[in-house]
Amino acid sequence: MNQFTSPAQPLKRIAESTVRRLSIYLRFLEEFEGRGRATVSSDELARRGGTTSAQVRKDLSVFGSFGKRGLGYSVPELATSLREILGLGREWKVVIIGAGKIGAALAQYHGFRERGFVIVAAYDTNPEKIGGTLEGIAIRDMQSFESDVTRENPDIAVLTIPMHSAQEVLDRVARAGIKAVLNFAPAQLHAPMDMAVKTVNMAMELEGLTFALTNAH
Amino acid sequence: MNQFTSPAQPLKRIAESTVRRLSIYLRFLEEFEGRGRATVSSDELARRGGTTSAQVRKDLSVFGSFGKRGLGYSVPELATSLREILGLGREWKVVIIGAGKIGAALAQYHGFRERGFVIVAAYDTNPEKIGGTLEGIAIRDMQSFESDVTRENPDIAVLTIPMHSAQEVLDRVARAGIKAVLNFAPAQLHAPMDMAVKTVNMAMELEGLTFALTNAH
DNA sequence: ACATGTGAACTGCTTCACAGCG
DNA sequence: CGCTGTGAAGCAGTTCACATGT
Repeated sequence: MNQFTSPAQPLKRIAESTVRRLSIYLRFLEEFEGRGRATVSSDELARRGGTTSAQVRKDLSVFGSFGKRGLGYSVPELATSLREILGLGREWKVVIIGAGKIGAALAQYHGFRERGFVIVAAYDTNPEKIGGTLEGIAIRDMQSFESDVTRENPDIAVLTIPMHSAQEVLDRVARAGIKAVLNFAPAQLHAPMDMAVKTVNMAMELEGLTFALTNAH
Repeated sequence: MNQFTSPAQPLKRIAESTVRRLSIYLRFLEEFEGRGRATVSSDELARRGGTTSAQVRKDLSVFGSFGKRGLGYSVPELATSLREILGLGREWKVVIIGAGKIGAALAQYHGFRERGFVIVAAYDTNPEKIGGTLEGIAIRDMQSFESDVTRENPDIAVLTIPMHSAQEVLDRVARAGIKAVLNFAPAQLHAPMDMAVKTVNMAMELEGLTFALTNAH
């Protein structure tokens, strides 16, 4: 069995924790690739990723058999397989909604383009911002959002807007047919089931820290 | 039993997912507080937070009994209890390490000060940035980090630095005695067990989205 | 009657342990 | 012999269901 025998689409639902670890493994594999390293064992990947070798093997086994017994995994082959599994084999069009400071920080983030994410436009409702640029990306009027989406078919919307308008904008994004959202507004959003929404909530992360500080002994 | 009978410190280890949900409940309670609402049921909190009423009650039960049977929870009392549990009853001193775009976005984020987080300083190694300000906060030389920490005793360090230096800086933060870190570098960090580290990794979140887009049918 | 608090049942992720194969 | 791949066991978090208190 090799990497080409992995099922066309996974049969079971994959745990979010599994996908997160695949991302981590891929990052290490790319580091190893850069150094010309040929093979790697599940144990090495585990130690770098803060998990166990059994976990690494279980994670990969969901998608196929990628290793050689007694040897480990081919670094370039496993990296290629993981990129394919994670959907990184193609370009993804991204729109940023909200041309504030966080939007600007994201727009200039190099890791984006390196991984095939192309920011096609930014949107705002503030007339003073519309027509300007955000780190070289045109800021468009939110009013033209629906017609732009119909024409350009972006894959992912990044929401860097205030909390109070987040649900309303998410509904617009959903109606426009975009199926994936990365949300930076500190709001609990309700989306249709066929949509993928990831929320990055700094307030919540900070409260995780203060809880830990408060309850440590 | 009321909120004052909660154990001085939780006996079992609390699941991270529980703490995250407490944050969510608190956000809704504050919304209700603003509207002068007196009581709320576990079922209402559950629907807003995308969970179940049993989950809400289990989450709270770890810390004590806060509700009245047949009535629900007092909004202000439960909010106060949750703030206390999450460690939001006091001021926390924060330092930002890395005076780039993400650092700037965080420095101007209002949600910080509103919740008792005070940014006392920013640090960088770039001579052109040192001595300047980041959204009104002084940018200091990273060389003075250790002596500053000894003098000012900040509680939390926010890392907005490139991936390659992240582990090295985390080690310095750990040695300086800071026990909580919010990390924005896309790196898997290894920290001492008595430290709380939360990593916000955008690349990983995006890959979660492209995985979902790729494996949807 | 209504909604909480909680042991018991369940579900699903993780760890174990070893057979299988290079 | 070494390391993968994987059923089985273990464990943790969620859901159920109902006794309990107002």
